Parts: sequence; structure tokens; C-alpha cells
Amino acid sequence: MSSNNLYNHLERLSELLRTDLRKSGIGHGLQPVQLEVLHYLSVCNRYSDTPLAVTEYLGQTKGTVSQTIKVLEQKGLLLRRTDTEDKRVSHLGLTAKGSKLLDRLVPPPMLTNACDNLSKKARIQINNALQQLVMAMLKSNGMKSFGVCHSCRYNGRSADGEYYCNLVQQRLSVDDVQRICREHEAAA
Amino acid sequence: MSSNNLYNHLERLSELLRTDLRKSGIGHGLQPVQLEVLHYLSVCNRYSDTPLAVTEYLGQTKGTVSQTIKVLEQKGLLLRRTDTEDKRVSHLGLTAKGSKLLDRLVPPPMLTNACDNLSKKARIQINNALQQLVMAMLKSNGMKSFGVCHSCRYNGRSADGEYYCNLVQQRLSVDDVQRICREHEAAA
DNA sequence: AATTGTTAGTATCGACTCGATACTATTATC
DNA sequence: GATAATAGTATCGAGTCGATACTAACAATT
Repeated sequence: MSSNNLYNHLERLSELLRTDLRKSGIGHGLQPVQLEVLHYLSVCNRYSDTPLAVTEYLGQTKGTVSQTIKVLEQKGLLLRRTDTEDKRVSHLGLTAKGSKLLDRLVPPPMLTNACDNLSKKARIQINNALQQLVMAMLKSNGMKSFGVCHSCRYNGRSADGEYYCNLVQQRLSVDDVQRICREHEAAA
Repeated sequence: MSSNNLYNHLERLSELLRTDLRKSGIGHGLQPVQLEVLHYLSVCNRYSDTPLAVTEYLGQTKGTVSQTIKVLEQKGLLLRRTDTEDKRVSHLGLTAKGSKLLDRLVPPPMLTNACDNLSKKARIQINNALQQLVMAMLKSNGMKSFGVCHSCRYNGRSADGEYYCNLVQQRLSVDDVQRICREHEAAA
């Protein structure tokens, strides 16, 4: 009953956003999912830029994601390089072209317009609510949170005060800790 | 920038919901969109149960919606009858089978689980935030709001105290005013 | 009453999605 | 060194979705 009400809004929101994304992308031959992948790659960190991470993030199968990535690569919107330590894994990154296109198309106009019509306070409230809902959905279904390193329990400081990840045991730059990570676990 | 943050959460939410819907429906041969159409028909009023209304609600083209409806009809999940006054328009309604199936599949488990893990207060806040965002998106893009009659500027009372719609100039039942309407316009 | 225009909806097509299944290559484990 | 696990690819088929072109019913105008 309570989740039913929520569902009403969420479903519509989701469908409207998708349609708008589709309209944005179509002029450039891009599908909604493709824009989502590009967007993910623009906000993830260097441990999370692999096909598998995209798979976990989107909740699709690896086969599906593999195809999407292939197309984006062929379009020259992203580049892949094989990991130096584990030759099974690829790292993906936007090309300048991909990055530029993403900036123009995302967020789609409908959302941008909506935000222009909302007060700053309202935007913050909505943002918090959405975040809370995403968290709840992920947590209650045993999925990865993909939070930023900054809020991760593995995030610490090295002896000289630099950011340090206790999981992968490496230093993180200021840029790193603001990106989302597939290994993220909320601090206790 | 502010809309960018919002977009992060919204896009993920949207994708997760869709994937979950897909998983729910697949066992019964139903696609996400098909479930969305069934759901819409379960909450709309008798002036809004036409293919065109579905089209406006989902933001797709009428051709696309026409196909979806055709499939649902063939599966025996919805029934159509031609309008008595205007033979161009069809009215759609769930069959008992469709209604039963919908109850089992929507909302999808991921959302239900999430709600179970949230306090009542949090659910209300999230619900309000989502509603506000949907409204803003629709309004700033000149789209129809699809609100419930109860909150509509055309909604009034007839001489004997019954609900009355000043647009279509007809009485509305207690059930009617709780359903969403394609002619809805927010009260001033 | 015939003409023209609009509205509701359908039919068909092609590019694309997405999961399922089966596969390869590399790394981990015992 | 054999086996299992992991990261990813290839292929296929059912289905989505917009574009285009269409029909049928109604509305407006002369």
C-alpha cells in the first residue's frame, strides 16, 4: 500500500526519464542504455571502470553489457585497455568525443527544466530522498552500493595524510575519493 | 550541477526498477512496458482508459502503444470496448486475469523490500519528494499531470453534494475521484 | 451535402535491446 | 598440473520502439 503509492510516482518518473533520454540520444544514434553506460564511466573510479562493474551497476547480464560496450567503442565514444596485472579485465574510459557528447546530452532537458523550476531547498530534499531510496533498494536486495570512496569504510589516511584505500591497499587522489566505486561499503 | 546529482540517483533508480520489473514479468511472458500499461489501467478513471491516454502517460508514440495493447489483449489480460458516442475511441479495462497478475507482479520485489526497510516517516518523505519531482518535470515541459480528480480544478460538487466534474459535466463517484485523469489540471 | 481537416487508432518495417546459451582466455586453487 | 572460477565475447531469438503510411470516424466550413 505504501510501496504502491511510491511505485506510482517512481514508475512514471522512470518512464518519462527514459523517453526523454531516448529523444536526446536519437539524433546522435544513441540509445538510453548507451547514454547510461557513458554516464556511469564518467563518474566511476579506476577500480570500477570495467565491463563487469557496469554489469553490476545496471543490473543487466554481462552479455548484454558486452554488446553495448562494443557499439560505443565502434562509435569512438569510449576506449578500452587491458589491465596490466590481470589480462582478463578491460578498463574503459570515455574519449574526448564521448565526454563532449555526454555533456551535451545528459542530464536530459526534461530533468534540467524541472530543476530550474525547483527551489534549492526542494532540490536538496528530493536528492536526499532519492539517495535514501536507492540505498534501501540496494541494501535490502544485497546489491552493491556504488558509493563514493569518501563514504566508504575502507577509506582511510596513509601516514603522510593522503587518502588511502584499505581494501586495494593503494593511495587515492582527491579526485579518486569523489568517484563511485564498485567495492564501496558504507562506513559502520 | 544540481540536476547532475539528481540525475545520478534517478538514472540508477530507473534502471534498477526496470530490471526488476523485467525479472518479475519474464516468468509470465510480460515485458516492463506491458506491466506499466496494466498498472496504469488499474489506476486511471473512465475518461482516461483509452490508448491515447496511455500514450500521453508513457510519453511514447501511439503506434508503439497500439502494439503493446494488442499483445496484452491477445494474452487475455485486458479487454477493449468501443466508445458508444465516439466510435473512434476504445476503452480499455483489465480482465480478472490481468488484475490478478498485476497484483502479484507489481510493485516488483526490490521496491517492496526497500519499503519494508524504511520507516513510515521516510516513506512519506520519499513519496512527497518523488511526487514533487514528477510534477516539476511535467509542468516545466508542458505535459499533462495525470493527477487524481480530487485535486483537480474542474472538480466540484453538484447541487445535492455529489462530486461533479465541470469539464466533462458529469457526476463522479467516490471511486472516480481517487483515480488519475488525463484531463487533470491542478487547482489554482 | 460535399469537402476538407482533425482525431483515434492500426499495420508494417527496420534498427536496436536484452537474456539465454555456449564459448574462449586468463588467473586461482588444490 | 589438473580443475575450478572469473572476465569477457559471440550468436540467436523474442520483443521494443519510432517512423511512415495508412483507415475510419467525427468536426467544421462552405
